[in-house]
Formats: sequence, C-alpha cells, structure tokens
Amino acid sequence: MKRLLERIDREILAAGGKRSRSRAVVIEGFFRAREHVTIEELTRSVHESAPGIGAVTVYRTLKLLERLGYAKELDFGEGARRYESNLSPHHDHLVCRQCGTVIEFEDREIEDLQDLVTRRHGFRPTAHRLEIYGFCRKCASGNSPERSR
Amino acid sequence: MKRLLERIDREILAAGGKRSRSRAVVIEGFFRAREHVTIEELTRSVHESAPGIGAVTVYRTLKLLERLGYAKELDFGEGARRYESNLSPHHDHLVCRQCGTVIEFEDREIEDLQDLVTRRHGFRPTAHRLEIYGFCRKCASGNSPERSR
DNA sequence: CATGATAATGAAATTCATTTTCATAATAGC
DNA sequence: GCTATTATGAAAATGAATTTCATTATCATG
Repeated sequence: MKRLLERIDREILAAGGKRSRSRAVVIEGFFRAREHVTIEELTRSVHESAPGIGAVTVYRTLKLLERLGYAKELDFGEGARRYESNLSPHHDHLVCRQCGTVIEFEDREIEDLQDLVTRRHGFRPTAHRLEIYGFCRKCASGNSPERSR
Repeated sequence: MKRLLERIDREILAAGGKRSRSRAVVIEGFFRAREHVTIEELTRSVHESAPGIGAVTVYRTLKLLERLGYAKELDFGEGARRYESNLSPHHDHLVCRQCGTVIEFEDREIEDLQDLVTRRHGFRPTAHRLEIYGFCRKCASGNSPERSR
C-alpha cells in the first residue's frame, strides 16, 4: 500500500501536480474501501478521519486516479457512479438486482469472441463493458431478500 | 405501423390507461425515429409536427413503452439516455468513440457463455448489457474523424 | 528561509437530465 | 351530458457531477 501511494505521488509530481494532504487521504481511503464504491460512500468514510475534506475533492481525486489508470468508473444504472481500483486484471460484473451484491468474473473466451465480433465489423476495439444482472443464489431462492448495500 | 400503434393502444386501455393525442404522436414518432434516440432528439422531431407537446410527455411516454416492453433504455455513458425499439430480437452494441456510429450485433456464442458464467456463480440471469467501444473503420483510419450525431 | 508562481482546496453556485407537483384539460364509461 | 379518472404541460424540485472563485498549500528558486 505504501509503495503504491508513493508511486502515485511520484506520477502526480511528474505530471506537474503537487502533493496534498487531502488528496493523500482520499487516495488511501479509496484503496482501503470496498470495491465498487460510490463517491458518497467514500466521502463518508473519509470524513470519519478527516471531516474537513469536501466531496468535490473526492470527485476530483477519483477523476485523477482514473486519468492515471489506477481507477475505473463503473455504472450499474443506479444513478450514481461507482469506482473500482484498476490494479487487478480486467474483469466484468455480475450484479444482483435484489441485494446489490457484485461478483467479478473474467472469461477469456467471451473476451476473445468480443474481439472477433468487433473486428468483423471493421472496428478497432478500445474497451467494453459487460454487466450481467440477475438474482444471486440467496435472493433467487426467494427466502431472504437481503439488501446489503 | 398502424397495427402496432393500435396494439399498443389496446394494451394501454387494458391496463387502465386512456387514449391521448400527444402520446400517440410521441409513440409514432419514436418508431419512426432513428434507432438509439435521445429524449431531446425525439422531442425536437415531435415538435416539428406538434410543437405543443412537452418534453415531460416524451419522458413519460417512453417510460410507458418500456414498461409495456416496446422500448429499451440504453446508456452509452453520454450523460443522456437513449431509447431503442424493442421489436427486433436481442442484440448488443458496438459504439464508435469518434463519430458515434452504433452498430448492433448478435452473437449466440457470447450469449451462451454469459449464461454459463452466470449460472456457474449461482446467479439466475435476467438481463445483461454489453457495449463494445472502439473506432469504426472510417475513424480508425485516422483520416476523416467525422461526428455524425 | 523568503518569495513568487502555480496547483489544490472547499464552499457555493451552476449545469443538466430526469422526476415531481399541481392545476387544467381530455377521455372513458355510464 | 356527468363524473371519475387519467393525461398534459409548465414550473418547480431533485440529485449527481462540474465549475467558479477566493483562499491556502506546495514547489522551485534565489
């Protein structure tokens, strides 16, 4: 974690940015937070240790992390964006409609087929988003429709 | 087209709704419009023949069509939603980052694999969204970076 | 270390798509 | 035609995200 934060710090400097306490807190908070966090959730969690930090700074910091390639914007159609760290390899998401649980999965075969389809249409692919919505085992069984998020 | 509009009309009545001139205009406009239309685009096009119709009615009518299963909401991350008619069979989208061209495709194999993955994680799938972003042939060749939308 | 240049901050204001509210108008069923 | 109910459109409200701006912090120097 420390190494990571230092590396990001160096990249920001190299890009003409400056160090800042608030931003450091947000960045560390982001990597400690649960995956698929909203700005609002992250702001609240950051406020526990540093109540002075404005939500705007959280917005800005996540945009910055995205530009640097450390974060990825997600949109599960909930109205507010979510962000996930971009340290682990590419994956897609399985979202439970009932309890909100998100499972990450990776399927080489699907990826390859996507690439094929894309090229077949003369496109040069740059990114894709695949989200599958449904009901997780617990919620599908109809008994305990929990709401975890 | 006429048959379709009548059918929708009957369904609305059956669901306790009433006929309305404005709504009929919006519905017909929607099915005549280009695929993947935004509310704003559709409102503008509807205004050409019926300037009195408010954007709110367009919003409401598309929500209604969605509930009845005749329209599908899309989100290509542009800020505003798009809607497409849900008459043709399921398909996914290939979106050009440069000119905005959208190509629809369908790949049985990808669908099947998605289903497999989903069930492997104990989920009961209900829907999915797959969008592939990239550059279309024209834009990828770097020469004519058009902006069609 | 003082200083000037520049970047970062946070609060408030703004934007923009969408939704809600509400008074009025239209429609269906009797 | 009457009456109950639904639909409409304008305006207001909402809510996430962005911009503005005056202030503060940080950096690179001399």
